[in-house]
Formats: sequence, structure tokens, C-alpha cells
Amino acid sequence: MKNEYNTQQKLLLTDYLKRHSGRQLSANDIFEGIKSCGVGKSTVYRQIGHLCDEGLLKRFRGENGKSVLYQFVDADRHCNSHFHLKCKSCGVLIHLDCKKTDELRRHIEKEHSFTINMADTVLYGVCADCRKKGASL
Amino acid sequence: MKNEYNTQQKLLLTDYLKRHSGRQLSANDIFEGIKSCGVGKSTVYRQIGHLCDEGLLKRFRGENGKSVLYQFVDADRHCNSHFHLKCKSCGVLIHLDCKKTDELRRHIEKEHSFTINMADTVLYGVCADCRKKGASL
DNA sequence: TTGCGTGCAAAGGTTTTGCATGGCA
DNA sequence: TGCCATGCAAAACCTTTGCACGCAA
Repeated sequence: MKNEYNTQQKLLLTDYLKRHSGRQLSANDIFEGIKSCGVGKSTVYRQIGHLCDEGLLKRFRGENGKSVLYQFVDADRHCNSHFHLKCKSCGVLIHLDCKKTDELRRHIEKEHSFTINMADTVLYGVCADCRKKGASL
Repeated sequence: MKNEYNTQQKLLLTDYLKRHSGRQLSANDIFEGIKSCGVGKSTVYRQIGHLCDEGLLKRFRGENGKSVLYQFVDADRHCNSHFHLKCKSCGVLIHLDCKKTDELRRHIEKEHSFTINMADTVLYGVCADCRKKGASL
């Protein structure tokens, strides 16, 4: 439960995640990507759990609303203090550092008595590139 | 696929959802709630799919981040035009009709070139009541 | 040497699917 | 009457767990 050893499997997995940090991956995608190195599926699931707890991996709901997808996040991103935009078409994750969102957070806190957790919240929509290509959702 | 017949099972299921519209339910919760009326589990899953497509049911990620939960939404709520707040502690769903959020949406559209889909987006956090009770997330 | 992390396989849980039957329009 | 929706059970998935072994510190 402590994940304190730096095992080969752990290194292989985080390396794979970093090399694909622009994409959203399923647990099986990750397994397929490193199974040739002899990493078992249960280890993949266990390490995914650890990395999510440590905040190095974000969990998303897939397009169909059912599947679970993961995406690597740099440790020094301070994701508790900004919103995230996620394009439903291409999957790109945008870290939104913007004063306007802080205003909204404070407004909702004061006027609507609700405390937003920014690390857990994802604003879904369509990014500029996909918009140009005609994506709509 | 068209769901054009008003079957007994469909009526039983939507009635059950309406009677529990304040709560988030798993597919199995719904099945347990109406199985005594002779509704099969596959019918529950198929109807859930239809209702989600029609926008009468919203899909959420459960607390542990893995399970899938559903919540009934009135058809006349126009959920495409406001954000939703969801309390991670008690599960209450709040429809947030507020000018400030429209401002933010327009700001992100213009300045960050990202089109937010409000129906798909849920702002997670803690509601006032749970806050008082000491909930933190 | 100690005990955590791993691999395997089995178990557990959830969702989908094929097919014959039943019921809505 | 003609189809669509349903129920059942099996299949397909996805994720977790028990246990013995291997490896990091």
C-alpha cells in the first residue's frame, strides 16, 4: 500500500505514461504497452491506483460515459488551483490558469455556498482545432 | 434501438427514477427497485441507455472514481444552458442558473478558444450542509 | 534479511449479446 | 398482424484478490 520501492515495473510504467502524456489511456492500453517487458496486469492496476492517489495520474470518464481513461500529469502542475478543459473530440487536456475562474470559484463559494474541488472537476467541450475541423458535441 | 413503445417495463423504470430523482443510483439499485415487478436486468440496462441518449438521465462517476451512477433529470430543465454542481459527500445535484457562469463560458470561448458543453460538465465539490457537518474533499 | 511488490490464476462484479417469446400499436 | 422490446442465460469485460515467490533496500 505504501509503494515505497522503485521496482523495474514501476519505472517501466511511469516511463510509458510520460512518453504518452498527451493521450488518454485505458488500463488495458497501458498493459498492452508494457506487457512485452513482463509486467503483469495486476501490477498495472495496482500502480495506476498508487499514481492516482499521488496525483500523478488523472482519471477521466471516456467518451461513451462508461470506460475509465487515465492521463499523466506533471507533479509540479499544482492541479488543485486551476480548472481543466478536456476536448471530447481529440482528448487534449488543457490546464486553465485564469483569474476569471478564480472569480467564479469564489462567487460560487459565497453566493451559492458550494466549495468546488478543482482537481476533481473537468470542463468538457471542444477545443479550437477540433472546432475548425467541424467537431461538435 | 428506437424505444418507441411505451411498455410496462419502461413506465415502471421511469416511475422509479422519478420517485428517487434526488438520489444517485447504480444500475443495480434500479434493478433491485423494480425486479419484483418482473423487469429483467437487461431491460434495465437497455432503458438506461435510451434515457441517457434522450437526456433524461445523467451519468456520474461514483465516489471511488470507478462505479457508474445515474440520476434522473426533468426534461424541462434545459440542462444545456447551466452548470451542475455535485456534492461528493451526499450526492445532491444542483442546477446552477447564474449569470456569472455564462460570463465564464463566454470568456473561455473567446479568450481560450474552447467551447464548453454544459450538459456534460459537472463541477464537483462539497455542498453547504455537508460542509457544516465537517465533510472535506 | 525483511517485507513489500509482483505474477498468475481465480474470483467477483458489471455490462452486453443471442435467441425465442411476448406485447404494443 | 408486424415488429419492437423483453427475459433468460451465456458470454464478454473489467477489476480485485489470494498466495507463493522474487527483488529492493
